[in-house]
Amino acid sequence: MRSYKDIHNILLERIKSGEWPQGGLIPAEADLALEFGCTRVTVNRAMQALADGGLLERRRKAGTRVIQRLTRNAHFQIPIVRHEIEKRGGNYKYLLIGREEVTVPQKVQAELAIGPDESALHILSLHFADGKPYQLEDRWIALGTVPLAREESFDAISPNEWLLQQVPYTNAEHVFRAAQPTPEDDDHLKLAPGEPVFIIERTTWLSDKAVTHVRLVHPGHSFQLVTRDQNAATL
Amino acid sequence: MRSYKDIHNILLERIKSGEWPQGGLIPAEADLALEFGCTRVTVNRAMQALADGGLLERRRKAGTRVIQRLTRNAHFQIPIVRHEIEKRGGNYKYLLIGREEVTVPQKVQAELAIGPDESALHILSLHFADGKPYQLEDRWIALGTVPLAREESFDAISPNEWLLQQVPYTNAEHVFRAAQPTPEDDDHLKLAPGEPVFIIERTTWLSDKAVTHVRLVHPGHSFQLVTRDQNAATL
DNA sequence: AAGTGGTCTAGACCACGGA
DNA sequence: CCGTGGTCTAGACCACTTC
Repeated sequence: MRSYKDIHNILLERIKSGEWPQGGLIPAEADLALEFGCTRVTVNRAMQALADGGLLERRRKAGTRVIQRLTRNAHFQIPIVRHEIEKRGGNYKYLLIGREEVTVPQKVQAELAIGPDESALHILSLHFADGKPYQLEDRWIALGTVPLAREESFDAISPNEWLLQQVPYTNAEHVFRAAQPTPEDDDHLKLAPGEPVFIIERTTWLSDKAVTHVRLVHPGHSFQLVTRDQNAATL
Repeated sequence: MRSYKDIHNILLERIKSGEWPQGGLIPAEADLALEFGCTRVTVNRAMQALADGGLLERRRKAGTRVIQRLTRNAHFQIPIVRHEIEKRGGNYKYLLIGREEVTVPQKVQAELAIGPDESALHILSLHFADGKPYQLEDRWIALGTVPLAREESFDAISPNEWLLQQVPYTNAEHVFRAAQPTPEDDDHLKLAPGEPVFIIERTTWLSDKAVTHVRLVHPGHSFQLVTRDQNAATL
């Protein structure tokens, strides 16, 4: 018997081989159900999976088309710094530089979407790999959303790791860029002359409320992000 | 009546609110079906969607748990350079610098996984936004996989755009990093003194055969990658 | 109006894997 | 063993959208 995974793979093969070209219309569910000798529901499952994977576009009455691909996708999983370093056998160290509850500067107000009179927790910390500075973490936590953060000293655990464990989030925004370091970056990261930094800026939200905004600064020579993407889920 | 999307959202809410904590076991399908007054199949659909979205982990007999989140996810859609520039109203220009069929240097052999005697198409080109260099594209195309590329001059269309239209791929690998420019980068991109570059390296594959390897170099001051990620599909 | 996908139900059997 | 998730079928009705 044909399972919906079998059908998924057969359809995937037809797309990859070009038998069904990009942008082309493919047979209706009912026809494929006949071809494969199963119910329409089973074909539907397979096609929905392909649609979720971004390979098909489906519209009632209009039918199902192979997506015309216009972008390349890159999916990163950014681990907790400690895990990343320990996983490759490195020696991890964490250092808290500063922690204070303050009203937020205008630039951060915009990121967190909080008022000028509200305060937030500002935490500056440094992550080391084998004794060398690996990441500077400059973080703001919205206390209105995460009051629990007031109770945490962040002496022993980094804000990044603490937040990931304690606070769920619904969406996030990332910005990646290359830049010349600020004097402060340089001071903390002990950069070589002329060495650029790789910056990740991230804001996370829980429903409509901002949770945190962070600027993660890495020395350029010792950092890169790598991803391996499947064009379609294997199932 | 409760649809599986309704159920999906209810379950999602219980996860977000912390009613079902990270790592915790949640009720079995049959129990939830009873609670919501629908079939087990409908609950199954909802839970599978959450599992696909990476929010639940399911094992037979062991039951379903809320995922203990250990990474942040960032999903990028990297558009065709021309589209990117035109979309924000910029003036796009493409310039082919060089195109030759050669045996590949050892470094690229490793990336493409092809033999030392096989040849590939090496194409160097430059993309401009409003008259200023925006991206240097240094590309190798495996002619064994894409013989059609021999017929294309790449005078008028960039290899990036041509490949995306012509050649399907099954998986890709990306590396993002910040670096000091090479003299050649500097020469083509007309960089300011000390300005870093943002480099994207990408290799794509069609099943087991490498399609292409490319090094995309951007001036640091005018480039950043931005993403907005939903923690879970909205459905 | 009619074609196409979206989804539900009831019942059934299977597959995995923990106790 | 047996509880839990995985999946199928047959039939049905609905929802959207193009013709």
